[in-house]
Amino acid sequence: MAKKAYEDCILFLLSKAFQKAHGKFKKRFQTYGLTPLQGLVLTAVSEEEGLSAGEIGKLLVLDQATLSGILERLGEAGWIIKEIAEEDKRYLRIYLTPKARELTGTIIRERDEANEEIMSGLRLEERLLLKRMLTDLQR
Amino acid sequence: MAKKAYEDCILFLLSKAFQKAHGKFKKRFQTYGLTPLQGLVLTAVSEEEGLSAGEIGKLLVLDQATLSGILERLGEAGWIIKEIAEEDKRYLRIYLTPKARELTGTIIRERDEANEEIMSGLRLEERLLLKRMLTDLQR
DNA sequence: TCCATATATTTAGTATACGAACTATGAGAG
DNA sequence: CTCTCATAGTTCGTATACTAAATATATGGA
Repeated sequence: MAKKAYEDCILFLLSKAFQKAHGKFKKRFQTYGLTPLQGLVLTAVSEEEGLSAGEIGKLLVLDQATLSGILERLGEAGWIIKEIAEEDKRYLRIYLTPKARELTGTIIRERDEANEEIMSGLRLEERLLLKRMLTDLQR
Repeated sequence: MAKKAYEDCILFLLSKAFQKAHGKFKKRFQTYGLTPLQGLVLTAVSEEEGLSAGEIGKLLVLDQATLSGILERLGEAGWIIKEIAEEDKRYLRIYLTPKARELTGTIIRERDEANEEIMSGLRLEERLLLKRMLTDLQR
């Protein structure tokens, strides 16, 4: 059978690879009641607490509308605390709750295992090349 | 500055590369009132008319609930016609409207140009390698 | 014919993405 | 000091995506 043109479309390939990876992360993270994106935000906050919503959005390339909803759900579920910054009340400061501090190590381990699972079919140098090319596409 | 751990996460990289590519397609396709996914479905239908919704979903790896909404909007906007198959009334048959037949050539050209734009930073052999690796991730 | 099963499609609920409008706050010009 | 503008964050509307449940149609067997 002839190869369909859309199978050669980079958007199609990226979309399907993303969906597949997203599914694997979802399965692992739902144990903790987190979506993959919520987990990503949580690990970013754990690397540096006290960031504002805008700073987190810049790091993770998330727009404010999306991030606002994510932070709301993370707050409701008891993972983070949103404080209004004293020096400028327009800013938030995001901190982990004690529960979150206990679990971030486990969650980071799940993330690393998911990455390993997703790229298990690629050799080490291929993995590095893939990451480099995906980063290049973002420019 | 130290590299953040999430920047090494394949899900993060895929998500951001996909978003970037999606944005470029979106900009081009909105001239015609199409979203990127609607455009993809339209080009798939143009390669073979008379497919059922289920067959299209299988080709494009879209689940039925998602595809149902896309076909509804494509129908409302006058791109496709949904017919109930005579030989088995459970099936639909999807055809292009005359308007769509006129424009698919232009839309396919836009798609190819968008692909070129997105991968312009990569050499030819890198592009092939990237596509191959993205396909491998889907297994 | 009637029931169970299989296939296809639709609907409902949750999460994400993104643009646009809106609110609250801070900063600067006059 | 006040008015205006910029910034941070929220809310809203539209469009994906996925899961599960509901609906519709056809087929096979008793």
